[in-house]
Order: sequence, then C-alpha cells, then structure tokens
Amino acid sequence: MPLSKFFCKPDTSATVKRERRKEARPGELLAAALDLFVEKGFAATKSEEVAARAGVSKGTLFLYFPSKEELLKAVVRENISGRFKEWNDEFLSFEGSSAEMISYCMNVWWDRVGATKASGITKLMMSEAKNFPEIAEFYQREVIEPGQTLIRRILQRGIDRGEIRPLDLDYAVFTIVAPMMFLILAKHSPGICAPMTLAMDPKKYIDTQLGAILHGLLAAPAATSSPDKK
Amino acid sequence: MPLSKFFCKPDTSATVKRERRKEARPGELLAAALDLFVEKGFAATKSEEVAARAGVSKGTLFLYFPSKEELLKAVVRENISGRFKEWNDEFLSFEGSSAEMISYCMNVWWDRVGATKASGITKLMMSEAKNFPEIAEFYQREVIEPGQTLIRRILQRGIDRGEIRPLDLDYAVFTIVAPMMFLILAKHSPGICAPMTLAMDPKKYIDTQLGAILHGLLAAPAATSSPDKK
Amino acid sequence: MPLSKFFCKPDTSATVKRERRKEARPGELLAAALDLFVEKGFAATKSEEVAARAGVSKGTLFLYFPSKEELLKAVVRENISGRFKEWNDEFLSFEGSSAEMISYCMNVWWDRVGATKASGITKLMMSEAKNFPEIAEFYQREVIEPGQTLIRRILQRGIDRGEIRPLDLDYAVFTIVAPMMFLILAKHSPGICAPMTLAMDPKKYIDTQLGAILHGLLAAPAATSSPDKK
Amino acid sequence: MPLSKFFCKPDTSATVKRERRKEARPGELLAAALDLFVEKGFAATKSEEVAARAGVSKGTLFLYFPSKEELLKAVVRENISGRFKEWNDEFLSFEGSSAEMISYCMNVWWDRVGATKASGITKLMMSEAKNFPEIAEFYQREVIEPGQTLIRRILQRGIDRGEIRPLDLDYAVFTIVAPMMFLILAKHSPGICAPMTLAMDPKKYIDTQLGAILHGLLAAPAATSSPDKK
DNA sequence: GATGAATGAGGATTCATTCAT
DNA sequence: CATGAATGAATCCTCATTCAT
Repeated sequence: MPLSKFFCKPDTSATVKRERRKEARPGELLAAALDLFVEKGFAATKSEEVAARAGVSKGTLFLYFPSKEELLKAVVRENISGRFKEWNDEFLSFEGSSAEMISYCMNVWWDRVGATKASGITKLMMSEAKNFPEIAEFYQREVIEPGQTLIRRILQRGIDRGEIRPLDLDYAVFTIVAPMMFLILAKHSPGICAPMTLAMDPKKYIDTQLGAILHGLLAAPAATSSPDKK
Repeated sequence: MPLSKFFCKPDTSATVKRERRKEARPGELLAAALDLFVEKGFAATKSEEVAARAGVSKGTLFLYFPSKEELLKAVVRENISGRFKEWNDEFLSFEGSSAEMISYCMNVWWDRVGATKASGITKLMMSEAKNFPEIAEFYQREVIEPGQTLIRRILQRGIDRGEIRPLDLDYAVFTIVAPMMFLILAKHSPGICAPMTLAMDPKKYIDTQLGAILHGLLAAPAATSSPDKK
Repeated sequence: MPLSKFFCKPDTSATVKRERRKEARPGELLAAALDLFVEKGFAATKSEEVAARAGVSKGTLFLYFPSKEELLKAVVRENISGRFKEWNDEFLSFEGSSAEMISYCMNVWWDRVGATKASGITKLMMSEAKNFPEIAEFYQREVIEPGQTLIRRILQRGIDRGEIRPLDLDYAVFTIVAPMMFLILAKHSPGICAPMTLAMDPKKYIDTQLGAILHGLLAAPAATSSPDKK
Repeated sequence: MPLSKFFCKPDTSATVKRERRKEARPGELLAAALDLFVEKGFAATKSEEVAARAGVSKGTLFLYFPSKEELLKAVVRENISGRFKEWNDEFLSFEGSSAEMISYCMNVWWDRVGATKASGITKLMMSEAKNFPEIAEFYQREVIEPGQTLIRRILQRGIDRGEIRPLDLDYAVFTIVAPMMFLILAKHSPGICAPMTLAMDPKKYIDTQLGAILHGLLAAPAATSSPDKK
C-alpha cells in the first residue's frame, strides 16, 4: 500500500484505468458471453469473439475463466437472480384482485427479467440444456421451480378467493408462463414468432394476452358462449 | 402412418430391404440430422454422428449432401409442410363455431405437426435462425407467414360473425400461436417449461389453454368483466 | 469381405498402400514419438513433429492416440519388453562361471536392449518420471524390479558358489546396473559422459568395465593391494 | 555452510532481511530455477513457477533475466564450479596411494558436488543438452573436459607408479565417472536406478563401488584371475 | 525497482471434407 | 456406390513476455 494512497488526492485518471478494469473484467466478459451465446449458440461462439466483444484479447478471457464451459456456467449463475424470495414476499403482501395480481406479475417480470439481458439465459437454456445437463439442473432448481411455485400460489389464492375458476394448477400455470416464454422467443429469435415486418411491442403484447387469459377471446354473451354456435 | 402400411404386403426379401434402404438413404440422413440438430444444436452435432445414426459412414453423408450446411438446409426444406394451402381449403369449408374452429385448429396442428418430427424444425430455427439468415428467411416465407395468415383468417371470421371480441389481430394471433410454441419447447427442451417431474400431456395442455383462451381464467360473474372492453 | 479376396491374386500394388499403412501407422507413430521424446524431451516435442516424422499429418496422430500424453504412455508400454521371464529362464539354465555369467548378462542386455530403441525408454524416464508418476510406477514394476531381481540372483548364485565375494547385494547390483545406465546416457546424451571427441565403442566399454568390476583396477599383487602402498 | 553462519550475528532487523533479499534475488531465482528445471525439465517448467518459488512475481524474473533461456544459461553458468584448477592443485600435491586417491576423489566429489544442488546441473544437461547445444558445449568445456582430464591424471599416476594395471585410459576414466553419474541419477530420478523401496545411502554406495572397482567382485583366489589379462 | 494484468504467438486437439480403395 | 483413413483449417487453451501502474 503505497503512501501515495494517503497523501495524494484519490487516483482519478491514469491509475484508475488498469485497476478499475481488473474488477470490471469478469462482468464485461460475462456480458459479452451472454450476448454471443444467446445470439449464436454456445458451440458456434468462439472464445476469441467473446474476448473481442469485451474489448480484451483471447488470453485475458482465460485469465478469468478456466474454460469456455466454465464461462458458460458463470454466465448462467451470474444472470440467475435469486430474486424469487423477494418476489414471493412482494406477492404475499399484495392486496389487489387476482386479475391485478396476474397483470402485475407479468408486467413486473417483463421489467425485471424479460426486458433485461437475463432473459437471454432462458433462450440459452432452450438450446443448450441438452448439452449441459449439469447447468440445466441448476437452472431447474433456481429458476423453473421457484418461478412455477410463485405462479401456483397466485392462482391458488385467486381460486381460494373465488376470483378464479377452479383449475388444474399443473396446467394452469402454463397459461401464465407460455406468454413469458413467447416474449423471450420473440425478443431473441425474431422471425420465429411473428413476421419480421411486425415490430412487437412487449407491453402491448402482455396487455392483449392478459385480456385473453383473463376474459377469454369470446364475445360478451358468455353464458351461452361456445357450445351451440353454428 | 401411411396407408401403404395397410395395403401393401410387408417387405419380405432382404434384397428388397437393401434396395429400399439405398433409396431411403437421403431420407434416413435427413431424419437423423433433424434429430441431432434439434437435440444438440447444429454446431455441436458432428457430421459423423449424423451418418452413424443413419447407419451409414461419414463418406456417404457427403455423397448425398455437399456440406453440413447444405444438409441443414435440406432438413428444413424437407420438413416444412407445404400443407398450408390444403389446410386453408379445409378451413374455408369449415362450418362450425369459431370456438370449435380454434380448437380444431390447435388439435389438428398438434397431430400433424406438433406431435411429429416436423416440430423439431421450429425448435431448430429458434436456435439457429441467427446463424443462417438464408434459411430463416425461407422458414419465414414458408411457415410463419402462411401460418399466421391462416390464424388471422380464423379470428377475422369469428369477429365478423360476432363470436369473437373485436381484437387487434396483429397481437391476437399470438394468443393461438404462443401455446403452440410452448408445446414445442416443452417437447424438445424438457425442463425449460415445466419441472422435470411433470410429464405434460399435450392434449390436456391444449384443452386447458383453450379453456383459458376462449373463456378466460376468471370466475363466472363474467357479465361485468367483459363489457368494459370495447 | 469382397470375393476378389478369393479370386484375385493377393493385392500387391495399389490396394496395399492404404490398408497396409493403416496397420503400420501406430507402430510408425510410436517409433517416431520415441525418437523425438528421447531426443528433445516430452514437453519440447510438438505432436506435429511426431506426425511429420512418421510421415503423416497432425490429424492422423490423434486418430490413433487420443492425446500426446496417451501417446507417451503407449510409447513406454510398447517398448517395455516383458522379456524378463525369458531371460530369467535363460539364466536359470546357465552353466558357466559367474564371471562368464555377468559378462554374458551385460553383453546380452546391450544387444537386446541397450543397442535398440528400447534403451530410449530409460533415457526418457530419467527426464519424465517426475512429471508422469503413473508411468514411472509402471516402469518400476515392469523394468526396474524384474531387472534388479535378475541381477541379484546372478550375484547370489556366484556367492553361493564361492566365485564372488560376499557382498551387500542391495548395493552390489548397482555395480552391474551403473555401467548399463552409463551406456544409455552415453548413447542418448553424447557429451554428457565423455568428450564429444571420443566415439565410444559400447562393446569395448563393456569389456573394460567387466575387467574392472571383476578383477579391480589395481595391479596384480592383489594380496597386498591397497593398504601399504607408498 | 558458510563461515559467516558462525561469526556473524544473526540477521535481526526486518530491514536487513529485506535489503539482503533484494540483493539475493538473482541467486534465489537461480536456485529456484535449478530446482524446477531439474525436477520437471526445462520446457515443462513455467517461468511463473520459478518466480513463485523464489518468492517474487513473474515480472521480477524478467527484470533479472531477459528470457527463460537466458535463465537456463545463467543457471548452468552459476552452478558450474570453476573449482577444477583448485582440485587439480589439490591432487598434484596428494601423497597417498592411488587407491586412496581414487577414494578421496569420489568422496570429495560427492561432498562438494554430488550432494549439493550443483549436481542438478548434470541431471539437467542429461535432459536438455540436445535442445541447447550452445549450453551443452559450454558444459563440455567447463565440466566434462577438466573433470575427465583430472581423473585421467590420477589413473596415469597410478599406472606410472605401478599401482594400477595398465589400462586404456579413454575407457578407464568411465570406471570412475560412471558411479558418479549413477549417483546423480539415483538422487534426482529416484525409481530409475533402484526400486523405490530402497533408500540408497550415497556414502555406502561409494564405498561398495570402490571395493568393486579397486579389487573386483571376484573372490580371493585372485592369483589366477588377473594374470590372464595382459 | 516490483507487480501482475494483458497480450498473442504457439501448440494441442477437433472435425468437416476429401479421396484412394 | 460406400467406406473410412487421411488431411489441415479452425478452435481452444497455455504461457513467455511486456508494460502501465
């Protein structure tokens, strides 16, 4: 610890560059890796590309991650928020109707996950789960299970309060989950979900789906709805 | 299950089998390639694996397809049903209610595409579209656009007949499409959609989603819920 | 198995080249590897060099050996003759004097091991034993132990017959072993043992050493030999 | 064990230790390098390991030695005793019998070289001479030639005095040299010379070999054994 | 001086593709 | 036609060396 640390004004210019970078490196590399793995797939991404996108050289990547595969693991670990407990608490104290709750749930998910880079992880797992069972299992435990549990609780609460029809929850959760997955696909694989000509607005999509999910597509005279049309 | 199964006498002589195989080679290679590309991704699949699964040697693969990439193109081309025109006609003459039509649409799609290997193509495009723009464009043209047009027509017909609420069709089609994509994901990336402990029954899933999509999740006192729309 | 095998005269020209080579490859590669590992050390030898010396390309090497390290193991395994049992039998039935036996032992060792490529293995182990303990252990078991046991028996027989002075056999074996090691060094590390100007003749060296070992360096009046000189 | 150990007061202040170390750096690096080069070979030793063992950072190593290869040269240069002239003088004035002289020679060599780190240089040259001809030549000139000349003189003196049988000196020197080389091997490549179960005592080994070399292995009735020579 | 973060040439290994058989 | 041995470009990864701090 050089004395300059005490007597000089805190390093502003030059000193910073190297030292600050050192701490920033792993993050920059993880971000670059996430981008590229999501964009091109794990196998099709060269480690040198990752390094280049992070603004460093090949060698530097391996200074921070011992192998490309460990980099992938780190990417997944890094981007899996352990935020489910926090969300759980948030929903435990939620006071509104089930419709509001579901709406809130999907919108919050979009803002905090779907719209962020973290959504790329799900896209990544879609392609790579089979190749990296160990990572897939981790993803299962950290994301899928807590997520579905959370949604299940929301629906159960709605059923208990008489706001939601009694449903087979095993399948009903997918009614909430499917649009989320669809949004991720639409974001990361444009052209797979919609014609490239349509620039989908996620918030509008969520709104529309909420309308369908909550009230159905069918027109008002609901009592008579489907059976006897013709 | 082709009709030939019922009308032709079963293959008897070995000679037949062998000659049959020779002609079947490209098809077997395409099938093997589809399986593996879907399972492990294009880049992570070795051409030798494809050959091995098709029961031929590495060299033979390149006898039928000039390169791994051409093989991918052929796989996509081969598995894209040009059946949209036929389906279109089927729906033009459909006589039931919109609810029945949507239900029929999803179930037929599942039987003819979702449940078959052809569904792998969609999974494949999810991962590889970015890497093979040429193929992606082809897929767009041959699958996405006709598919969405078909669904659009069904919904438009429903709106015209007063069976379906007036909707922004650009987004409403996703209400039908999203569950299909979700099913494909659930089939090809188990563990991404649901906990591995749940063995999802696709037909039951379709049924449940149809219930939600058509009538909404909310409980009976619907009279007050839908009117405010519009 | 093509019928040509039975009806055509055995393939002499073209057919041979490829097929014969396939079986010859591993041997050619092992020979090349032994040469180079001995010459330059394991770490300093590039796999491409090994391949080149065997007259094939880089890739071919890895067709036969999964890694450079496995190649090293194979080299050691290949060159460690399990000939000790055969030698043991040879010596069990030996009829001459102990002097003859020791002389025969060293000369035979030189002809069958020292003068052959197999001697390179010992040179190799001198440098690499520390880096590859697994291989070193194998070498211990297959070479060192049987070899020393054999020599021990020869000396014990000589002592029993009163031809050899009673000796601490643990150390006496080295009297036989050391010249062998020295010959290997002289062969594989010229300049380490003798000035480069002297082209050592191994047979002559063995003879000289046998003279020294058996009769000592000191002049004839042996009874009075060393103590009271000067 | 330098005399300073006995006459100087032990280092007390930290400052001293640190400054001492600064000056000692090159020496510590050379010592570390010798250890590691001997243990693992030149190519298999990483410069960072050398630095670490010397307790400094990678960068510091290159502050003192411009390259890994220069480090090797320095290691060899540093550890080659220029003591041959001094030894030569010692032997010129030696008064004992040839047997005593040879015994003294080997024991002194062991104490001053064999038992010290300097012996590693010989081990190092065994492995690396081929890769660094320049260093090998230096070693030749500085070690092999003076060493063998010294031994030659001892033997010649013995022959002249009638204590040693007339011998081809070119080969007779090896009778003295081989046990030395063997000791170095036994020290640095345990398991190459003897079963790992035997912890060889160098002094005892030297004694035994002297017995063999001087008097031969054969039993007493020597009168008949030596005359046939000549 | 000393450090250790960064570099990039170099070596191990893979795998699409070729081609002699 | 079919094969699979051979190839070598491409990729992962290492490590000697540099240089800003």
